[in-house]
Amino acid sequence: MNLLQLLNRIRLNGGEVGWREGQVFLKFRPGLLTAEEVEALRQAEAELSQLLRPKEESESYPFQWSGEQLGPEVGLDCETTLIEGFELPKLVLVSVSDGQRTFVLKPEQLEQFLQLHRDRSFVCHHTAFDFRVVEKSLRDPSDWWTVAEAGRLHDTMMLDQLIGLAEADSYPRPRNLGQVAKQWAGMDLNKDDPFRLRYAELLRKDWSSAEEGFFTYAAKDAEATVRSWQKMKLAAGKFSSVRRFGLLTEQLQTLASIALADITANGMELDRELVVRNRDAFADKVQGLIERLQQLPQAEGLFKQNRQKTLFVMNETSGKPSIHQKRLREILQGIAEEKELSPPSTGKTKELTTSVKWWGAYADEDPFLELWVQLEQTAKLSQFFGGLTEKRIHPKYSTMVRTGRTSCSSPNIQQLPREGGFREMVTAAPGAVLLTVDFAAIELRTLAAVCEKTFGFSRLAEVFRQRVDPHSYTAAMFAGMELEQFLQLPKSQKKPLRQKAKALNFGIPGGLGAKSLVSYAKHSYGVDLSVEEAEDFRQKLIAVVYPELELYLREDAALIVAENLKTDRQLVDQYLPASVLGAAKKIVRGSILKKDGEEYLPTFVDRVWNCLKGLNKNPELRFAIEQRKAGEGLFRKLFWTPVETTTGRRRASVSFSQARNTPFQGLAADGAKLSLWRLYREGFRTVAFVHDEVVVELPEDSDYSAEAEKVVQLMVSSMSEVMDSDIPVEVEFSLSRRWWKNAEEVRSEDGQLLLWSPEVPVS
DNA sequence: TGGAGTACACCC
DNA sequence: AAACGGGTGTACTCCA
Repeated sequence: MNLLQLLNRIRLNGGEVGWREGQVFLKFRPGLLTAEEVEALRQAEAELSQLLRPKEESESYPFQWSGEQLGPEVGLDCETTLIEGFELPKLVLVSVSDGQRTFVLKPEQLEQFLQLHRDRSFVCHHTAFDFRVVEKSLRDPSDWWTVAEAGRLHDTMMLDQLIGLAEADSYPRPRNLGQVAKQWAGMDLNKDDPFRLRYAELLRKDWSSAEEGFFTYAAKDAEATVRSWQKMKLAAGKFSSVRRFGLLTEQLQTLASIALADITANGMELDRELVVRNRDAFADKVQGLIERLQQLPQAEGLFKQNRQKTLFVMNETSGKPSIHQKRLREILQGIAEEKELSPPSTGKTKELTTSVKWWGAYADEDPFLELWVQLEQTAKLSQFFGGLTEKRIHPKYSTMVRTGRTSCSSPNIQQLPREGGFREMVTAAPGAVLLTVDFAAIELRTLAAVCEKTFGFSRLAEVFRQRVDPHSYTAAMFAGMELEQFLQLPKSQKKPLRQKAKALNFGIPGGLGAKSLVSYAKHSYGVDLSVEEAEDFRQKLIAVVYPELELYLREDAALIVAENLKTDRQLVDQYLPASVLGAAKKIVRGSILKKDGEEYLPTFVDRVWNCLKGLNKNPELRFAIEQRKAGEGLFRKLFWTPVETTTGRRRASVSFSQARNTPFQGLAADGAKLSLWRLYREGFRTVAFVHDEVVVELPEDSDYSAEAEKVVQLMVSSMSEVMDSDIPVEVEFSLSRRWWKNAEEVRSEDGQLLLWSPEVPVS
C-alpha cells in the first residue's frame, strides 16, 4: 500500500494531514479508509513523522541553491500553480541538476541562476511548457533567449520521439518523464507524486518549514531529465550525420514546440452569430434531404429507428439519422445492377463501397443516389460545427508526426473544409486583423533543393531561380509550346492546362503511379486523365521536363536488400537478379500468385527462400528467413529502407513512396517550423498554422505594410536557412478581418497594404 | 455499453 | 514491376 497515495486521498477528500504539537496529525471522515489502510498508517508513523515534521527554523530545506555553478548540461523542471485554461500558471519552484548535483530555486533566484549559467545547455522534459513559464517569470529574459537561440535548449520528450522514429519509424507519441527516465536513465520516478498538484501551497509557505517532499520530488525530475538526456544523446548520435539543427533535428523541434504551444494559447476568435447561422442552414438542408429521401420507396428501411418505430435514431452533430449499412449496400447494389455499374469492393472487408465520392459520379442518374449523396455531403460538413462551439477555440498542435509535419486537434483547424464558408467563421480578435501568409509551392522548392544537393543539378531549381511558375512551365512543355507562348494564352485556355500540370507536379515526385495519378488528378484538380495519358505524362515529366526526377524516383532494390541482409550487393545481384527480386518481394509478402494469376512453382519459391537464406548475414533476420515467415513484417525488414531529411531527421524503415515523400515534405515542415519560432521570438501573435500557411494577428491600425514585410522576411529567411539553398522562397499573403479562403494581397495606390474584402458577401 | 476495427471524408 | 505521403474526426459494425 502506498503511504503517499493514502495521504493524498485524505487531502483530496477534505481531510487534513499535518503536524501538530510534536506529532503527526491526520483527520479524515469515517469510512474513507478501510481498516487495513488505517492500520497501515499507524504502522508507518515513523515514516509519516519524517515526512510531515516541519523543520527547525535554522534548518535549510533540502537542495537549497546558494550560488553553486553546475556542469555544462543542466536539467530544469518548473513546478507551478495548477494549470487552468490557456494562461500560463505561476512559477513556484525550479529544480535544476547536472546529473551529479541537484538544487531547487525560488523563482526570484532564477535570473541570477541563468546569468551564471548563460553559456550552459538546458534540458527540460516538455520544454514548450518550462520555457514559457520561465520566460514569463523573468524580468529580463535575454539570457534565457540566448540559450534558445544558440541551440542550447533541449527537450527529452522530443528527442525520445525522434529516436523512436530513427530506430523504428514508430509514431511519435510524447511519453511522460516517468517512462522516459525509466528507459533511458533506469530511474524509477514515483508516479503518484503526492506533491505534484500542491505547489501552489508553497507560494504562501516559508520554504524552511515546508514538507521535504516538495523539494525531493521536484529535484528528482530535474535529475532524471538531465540523466536521460545524457543517455539519449549517445543513442541519437549514432544516427545523426547532419547536426545543424541538433541531434535528429531535436533543437529545431524543441523551438517549434514552444511556438506551437503559444499558438494554442493564443487561440482563434469565432464569429458566433455566423457559426450559428451556418449551422442552422446546414441542419435545415439535412432535414430537407431526409424528408425527400423518405418519399422514395427505394429508401425503405434505410434509416435506423427506435424500437417503437416512431423515431429515427439521430446523430447529434450532423443531424442525420443513423443509417443501416446493410440496407444501404442493398440499395446501392440494386442501382449498380440496374445501371450496369461496377462499383469496387473496398478495404479488408471486400464489401461494396459506400464511398460518396464514387457514387457521386452517378448522382444525376438515380434519384436515390442524388439525395443520398447530398445528404452524406451535407452531414459530413455539419460535423465540423461540432468543434466550433466556443467563442474562442484553442486548436492543439503536435509538434511532430512521422514525416516531420505537425498535426492538430480539438478542433483540427488544419482540416477545416475549404468550401462551405467554414474558414470564414474564424475572425480576428477585436482590435486586430489577420495576416495570412502562404509559402508558394514550397514542397516543390524543397524537392528541388534536395535534388540539387543529391545529384548536383535540378531543372526545377532553375525554373524557380528564373522566377517562373513551375506549373506553367510544366503545362507549356506538355502543350508543346514555349513558356512565353503559353503565358500569352487567354486565361480560359491556360487554367485547365495549368491545373493538369499542377496535378502532375505535385503527384509524381511523391512516387505516384499512373493509376493513382488518374484518381488523384480527378479528385484534387478535377482533371480527367486516362491511364495511358497519365503514364505518358509521368514519363515525360520525369525524363524531359525535370530530368532530375528520374534519378530521384529511381530505386536500387538490390542495394536495399543487401543493406538489410548486411551483405554485398554484388552477391544480391548474382543470386537475386532484378527479375527474381520482384518475385521475391511478392513471395516474402505472402503472395503465392504471379501477376498473371498463375501460382509460383514450388521450386522457384524454394529457390527464392534459399537465396535469401544464403545471402543473409544479419542475425536479426536469420530465424524469420529460415522459417520462411512470409508476411508484412519480414517484407518491410527486407525491402524497406531508412530515409533522412537534409536537416538530419531519420525514419528507420519506410516504403518506396514514403522514402520519396519524406525528404521534401519533411524539409518544408522544418522550414515552416523555424519560421514559427522566429515569429514567436519577434513577438508576433500567431494564431494558426496549416503546414505551409501561417496566420498572424496584427493590432488594428498598426503599420500593416511594415509588419507584413517583417513577417514575410522572417518566414522566407527561415525557410531558406533550413533548405540550405539559394533557390528562391516566395510567399503570398493577404490582410483581412476573416480567414478568407480567397483573400489576396491588396494595395493602395501609394503601395500600402490594405484589408482585403470579399467580392461576395457571407452567405 | 464501450472499445476495437473499418471505412470514409476533410485538410496540406 | 510498381509504388503518394502525412494527418484527425466521425459513423458504423461487431463483439465481449
